[in-house]
Amino acid sequence: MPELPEVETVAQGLKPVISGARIQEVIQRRGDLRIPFPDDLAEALTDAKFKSITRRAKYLLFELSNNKTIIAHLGMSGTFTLRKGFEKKFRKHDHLVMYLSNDYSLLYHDPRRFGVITLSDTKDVKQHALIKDLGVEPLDDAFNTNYLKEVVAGRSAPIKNAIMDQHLVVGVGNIYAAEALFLAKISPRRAAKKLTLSECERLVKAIKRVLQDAIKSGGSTLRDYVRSSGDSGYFQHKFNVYDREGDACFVCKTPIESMRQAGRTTFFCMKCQK
DNA sequence: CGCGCTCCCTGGCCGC
DNA sequence: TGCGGCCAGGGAGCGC
Repeated sequence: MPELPEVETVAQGLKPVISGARIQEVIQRRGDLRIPFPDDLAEALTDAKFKSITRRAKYLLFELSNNKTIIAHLGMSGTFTLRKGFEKKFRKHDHLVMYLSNDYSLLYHDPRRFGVITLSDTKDVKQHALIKDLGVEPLDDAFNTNYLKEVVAGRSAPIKNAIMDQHLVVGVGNIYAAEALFLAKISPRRAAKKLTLSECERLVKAIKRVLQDAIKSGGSTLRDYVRSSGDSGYFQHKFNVYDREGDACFVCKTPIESMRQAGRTTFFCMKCQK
């Protein structure tokens, strides 16, 4: 479900409420997610305080006062929800519940269980198996025209696959990959290594723009995204191509097409994107 | 190493 | 209304 903007929005939404709060009680309901909860999860969290909440790629990092850090990933259907008071009525798929000293409950809910909640010593987070091989942050200056040109050099696979490869650049999922390629006027089919320098420049700018726009509007949302505050944040983003098969391109009126690439659906305008 | 396919799991939606 | 099939925003693992 969530790509970088949604994860960033969750981090920013949780931060003001949970920073400094102490975890009084942990209720673990089921821990068999993609990676099972650590055996000592409840023990490690209980009585710790939240020191900071940050994002790396699509991972949320909750730094705790006891030199541990929670590494969390929302997978496709995970959500963090805050409720006032100590929530006792749980929904199906509320897998982890934390009662906080400021009288809030923090719930992790994930129907498909593709998400991850795990622990690391804070000093080792950057070396953690889930973190260490991640590529550059797309909004950092390190993600620039020359970088993209270099990392796609040996790649004959389509450019769409390349920009979704988290080893090259992080945070770009299926929706924003399609949207960025549309803005850059580049066909998702193009072999990555065949992009010219100026096309790389357009694509870098487009990726930064679609991600920044989405963060600004609070993260785009589809069916099962819920904002961290708990109200079902439902401001549907207006996409240029994503999920618009058969609808007229906003630029040239040609019907948007879809195809399969590496097992994922790609939406594009065959006239605008070359 | 690069690449694409498959699978993990549940739920929503569509067509019958 | 019920049921089966298909699809979904991510990512690891496998074989080629």
